[in-house]
Amino acid sequence: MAPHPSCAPPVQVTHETEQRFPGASDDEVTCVASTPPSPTRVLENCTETEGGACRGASRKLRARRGGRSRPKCELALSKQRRSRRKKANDRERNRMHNLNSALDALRGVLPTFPDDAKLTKIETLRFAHNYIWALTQTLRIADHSLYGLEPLAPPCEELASPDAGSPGDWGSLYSPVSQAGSLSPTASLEDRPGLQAPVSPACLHSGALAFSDFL
DNA sequence: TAGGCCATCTGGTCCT
DNA sequence: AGGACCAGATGGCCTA
Repeated sequence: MAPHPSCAPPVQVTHETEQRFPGASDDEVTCVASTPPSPTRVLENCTETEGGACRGASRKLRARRGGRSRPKCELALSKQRRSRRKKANDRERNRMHNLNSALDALRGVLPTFPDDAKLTKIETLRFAHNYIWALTQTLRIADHSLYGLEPLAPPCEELASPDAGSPGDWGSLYSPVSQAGSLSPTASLEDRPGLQAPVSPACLHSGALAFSDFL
C-alpha cells in the first residue's frame, strides 16, 4: 500500500538544511555557504561582504578546497541527505512492521471466532486489555472461592460507577480504563458477532455466564 | 461519497 | 553522529 513513488512528496531539503546547521560539519557549512539564496542562518549571517569569523572560515575552507564554486559539493550533500532520509525511512518502516508483527501475535492469542474479520489495531489493544483484566479477575475469584472467602463480586447486572477505582474493582463490567470514554469496548466491539466485551468475572463465577460467553 | 483504517514519509526530539 | 521513538501529513483502499 505504499504510495506511488511518483506521488510521494518530494524530499524537502531546505527545511532539514535549516535544522541541521547548528551541528553542521565542516563539509556541510562549506556546501551550504555556496548554496544559492535560501533562508538559512549561514546565508543570513555570513555573506561575502560581512562577518569576520565567517569570512575567516570561508577563506580557510576556500583555500583548502581550492575554489569557490562547488556544485559537486551541493550534489554530494543532497545525496547524503537523501541517503540519510532513505535509511531513516527504512528503519521506520521496519519498526512499524515489527510493531504490526507484535500486534498480530497479540491477535493470535485473543479469543475470536475464525470467521471474524481481523481486529483493527485499536480493537486489538482494547480487547486485549479487557481480556487480561477479566482473566485476572477470574483468577481472583477462583482464589477466593478456593479459600472460602466472601465473594467480592456484586450481582451481574450491577454496574460500577464510571469512575470505579482500582483495577480490582469487580463492579465494573469492563476494566476501568476501557470504561473511560472512547475506550469502552462496547463502542467498537459490540457490533462484532462473537466478539463481545469482557463479561463480569462475577458472572463467570456465579455461573450466570459460561466462559464461552466471554468470547 | 464520506469516513475509517492503514502504510509510508517526514521532521523533531531524546538517548546512547 | 546515528538510531529509536513519536506525531503529523498524505494518499490509497474499503465499506456503508
